[in-house]
Amino acid sequence: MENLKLKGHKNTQVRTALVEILSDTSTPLAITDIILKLKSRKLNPNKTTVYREIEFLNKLGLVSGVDFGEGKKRYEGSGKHHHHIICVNCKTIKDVHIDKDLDLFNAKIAKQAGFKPVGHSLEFFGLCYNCQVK
Amino acid sequence: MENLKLKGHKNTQVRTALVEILSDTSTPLAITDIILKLKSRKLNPNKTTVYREIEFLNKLGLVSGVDFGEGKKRYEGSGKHHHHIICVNCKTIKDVHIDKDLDLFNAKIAKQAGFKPVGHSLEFFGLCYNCQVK
DNA sequence: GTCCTTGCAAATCATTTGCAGGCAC
DNA sequence: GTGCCTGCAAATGATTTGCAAGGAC
Repeated sequence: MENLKLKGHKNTQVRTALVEILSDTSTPLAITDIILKLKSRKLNPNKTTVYREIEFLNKLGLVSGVDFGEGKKRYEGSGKHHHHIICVNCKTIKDVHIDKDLDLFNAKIAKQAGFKPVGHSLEFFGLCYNCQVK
Repeated sequence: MENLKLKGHKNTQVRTALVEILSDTSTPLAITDIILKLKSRKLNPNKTTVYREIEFLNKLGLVSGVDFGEGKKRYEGSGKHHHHIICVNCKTIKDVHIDKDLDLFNAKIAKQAGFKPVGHSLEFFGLCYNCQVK
C-alpha cells in the first residue's frame, strides 16, 4: 500500500479496493455502482460501510464527491478531478477537457469573497447526439 | 400578470407567488425555504403541490434548479442565473460575479462533445472568513 | 486488549406517485 | 362540464445513526 495517508488507520480490504476502484474509473460512481464493483471483486460490504469508508477517504482527501443533480452523489478519486457534460435526456456522461486553469480562477473568486478556496464544481448539461436525432 | 408564458395555464395564487418569490431571492431556495416564504404570504400549499409547481415552472423555463451537493435541490428564477461560493463549514452562500461569458464557453464545450448545449452548473467551495478565524 | 471497523435495523430526509375530490375557466 | 390543480397518504431512494459484535495491530 503506497498510500502514506492511510498511516494510523487500518488497511482493510474494502478500503484498499475502494481507492483502486475510484482511481480506475473515468466516470464518477454512485454508491450503488461502487457496491457492484466491489461485488465483482468478491467483496460484499454493507451499504453503510461503503458510505462510511467513502466519507473517511473523503476526509483524507483521497476521494471527492461530484453532484450531477440526480438526487444522489457520485464519487471519484481526487487525482481524477475534471469536468463533465451530461445529457439531460438519457443521462449519458462524457468527460470534458478544459484547457483553462480553473484552480487559478477559483483562487481569485475565493479571494474576492474573503473565502479560503477549497474546490469547485463545474458541470455542463446538454442533449447528446442520439437524443437530438430522436 | 405580465408573464405570457403562463398563457394556456391557470393563474393560481401559489403559481403567481412562486414566480415572485423566486425572482426576489438572491440565494437559491430549497423547497422547505420556499414553503416558509409562502406561509408568510398566508399560503399553505401542500409540499407535493410545491414540488409540482416548481417542476411546471421549470419546464416553462421560468425557474431553474441549482445543486450545492447538499442532497437536495435549490431553485431560483431563471433570470437570476449566476454562481455562488459556499462555505464548506457553515454553509454560508455568497454570490459570485463572473466577468467571463460562460455561455459562450458552454457552447464551445457542448459542440466539442457533440451535444446541444442546455446549461451548466458552476459553484465554488471554500472556507468563509468567520470559519477561518475560529 | 484496545480501538477501529462492520453489519443490521431503524430512523431521517428529499422527492415521487396514485388516487380522489375541488376549482378555474 | 372538462381538464387542470390540490391534498393526503403511501412509496421510493439516498443517506445517517445507534448499538453491539468482529477484526486488525
